[in-house]
Amino acid sequence: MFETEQKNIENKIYQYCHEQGWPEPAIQWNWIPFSGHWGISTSFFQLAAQEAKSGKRVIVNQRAQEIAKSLADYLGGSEGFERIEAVNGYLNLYYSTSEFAWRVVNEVLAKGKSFGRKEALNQRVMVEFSQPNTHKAFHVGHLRNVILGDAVSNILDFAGFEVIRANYYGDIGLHVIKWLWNYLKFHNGEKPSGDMVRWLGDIYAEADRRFESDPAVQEEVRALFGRWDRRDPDIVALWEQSRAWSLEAFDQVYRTLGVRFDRVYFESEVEESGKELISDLIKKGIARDERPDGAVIVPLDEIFGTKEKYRVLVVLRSDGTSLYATKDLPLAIKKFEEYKLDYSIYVIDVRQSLYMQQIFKTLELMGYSWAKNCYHLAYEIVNLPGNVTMSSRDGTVVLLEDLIREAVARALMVVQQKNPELPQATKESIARAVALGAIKYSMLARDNTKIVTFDWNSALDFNGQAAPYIQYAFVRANSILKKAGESIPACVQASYDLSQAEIELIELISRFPNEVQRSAKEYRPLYLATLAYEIARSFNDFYNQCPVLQAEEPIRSFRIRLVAAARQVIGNCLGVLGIIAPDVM
RNA sequence: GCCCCUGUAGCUCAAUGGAUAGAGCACCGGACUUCUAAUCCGAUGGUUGUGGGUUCGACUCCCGCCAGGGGCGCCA
Repeated sequence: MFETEQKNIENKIYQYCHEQGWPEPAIQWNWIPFSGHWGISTSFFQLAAQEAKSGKRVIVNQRAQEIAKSLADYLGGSEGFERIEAVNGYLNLYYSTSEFAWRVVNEVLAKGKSFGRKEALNQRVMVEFSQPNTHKAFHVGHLRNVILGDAVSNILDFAGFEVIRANYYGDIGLHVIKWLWNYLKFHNGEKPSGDMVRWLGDIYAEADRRFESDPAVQEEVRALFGRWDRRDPDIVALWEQSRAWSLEAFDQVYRTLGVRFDRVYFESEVEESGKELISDLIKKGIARDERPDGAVIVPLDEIFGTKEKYRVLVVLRSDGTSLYATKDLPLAIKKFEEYKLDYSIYVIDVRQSLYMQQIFKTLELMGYSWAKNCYHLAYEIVNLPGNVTMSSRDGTVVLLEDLIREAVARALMVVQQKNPELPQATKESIARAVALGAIKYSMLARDNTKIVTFDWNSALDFNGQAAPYIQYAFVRANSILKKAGESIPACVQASYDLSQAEIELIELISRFPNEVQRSAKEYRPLYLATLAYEIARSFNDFYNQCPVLQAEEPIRSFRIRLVAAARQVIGNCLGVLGIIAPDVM
């Protein structure tokens, strides 16, 4: 927002250094880390260190301060800055308080929903996430992927990319056949009712139990797999039907989570082309056919001359049936062909890191220059206390449905208590927003590389640094604005001395656009989750200390505008995180 | 054996190579006739696993070690 002034100052510094015969300093602007002050700062330790190294006898810290001091004197009175000082080797440039406040608030209100959004970059990126297996339940272990993928998609979109959200269903394979077998044998003719996710998941879990414990079952399932392979019309019909149920169930899940996809891929649609691709790889000498003694492999370490780095990628089983890799290779190509992508991102848990590198390396071998633009966005998994990984086989799962129901019920109790006069439907929608927000926030406010431990207590805890706190700040701002009649006063300069609370709030608001960029660059929603909380906290502080509606003009008008700006930014920030901000709670 | 991740307050986590390492939870003490108390204020709490190195400056980068987790040819 102060780019012009900043650029001017930079040029002056370069010029001054040149005049003094100093080497050109590498200016790196940081915000001044003292709360309640606005401005930019840079240090001169590097420049001083350079002098020291060139033989001059200088004490670096002292010299840095000298340089900063002489620059402060030289720059004094520069336009747009209220005060320029040298402290401990840093050059601090303070923006004019009223000017800064005015610009920030104006910009937020002028841009509204687009505040923080960058202009289109004309770069297209696909984000593949969720990737569920059909015929299985959706549990909390699957949740982080969806929440992260959705948030990253939103963030990239906000950062100026054209984003294509892709899902990739595992709709074929042994797990499906096991389900079909169990259905035919024990549930034939049943139709899903009520909680379809659970119904499907239960049949699968049951199938898996029978399969694991009984060799005879394994035999029958294998036989059924044979019929499937021969495209037995009855089996194919049942597959189609149950697959449709499953897709409907997942649609329900995604609707509940407020997540949408632009393109949905299926394993079944790339399996055949995958097998063809593999024979092509064999012909080209990229893959080695070790059948019948072995499988079809791409000996990556051998090809790249690396040692125990890329290992060996198995691309086809010895019996000719497909593996993940058989399908991921053609899918990657299909994505780039269909959409002319600039980047392709895979949101997949960290345990698949090696596998992802193998796929990208193999694509590189195949001559696809875009292989380097494929990126594995790895995240750690969600475990149960005691570092127990959720597994439907071991029955150690928390179903999403159960978590949401419990969280909503708890949130509803609180609304009931806080706002008994609200219509029931409103209470329920607030409870859903709060419950889902809390669930999402707890996963986004943690670095991707950190394991999330799920336990009911903290999952249902709405206190402290959590979504409801942020939503509540939004609601409070909203409430003031409603009382003010929703008419935001026209531009007013803050012609009074701003309080610390106002200053801090405005400063945090102004950080949003930068934090969007940083989040996008590193695929880290964490930064925005943190910022949203900090803005909310700062707003609550402001709310406590600064009367708005009772204040005298022109303070009143300025504060109303500030409240509107705060509401806007909190809303935008929650929005990219995929969290709904309710109007009341 | 090779590779990756993690280690910061009692607990869960933050911290652009930069100024005094910060939040939440828990615990203790305060604030509702007030724009919604799902809020705010105050107090307590640290040898950033460990030993070196790079740097003017290291929680952050590099190397070793310790501890925990994960991955490594026909699972997904």
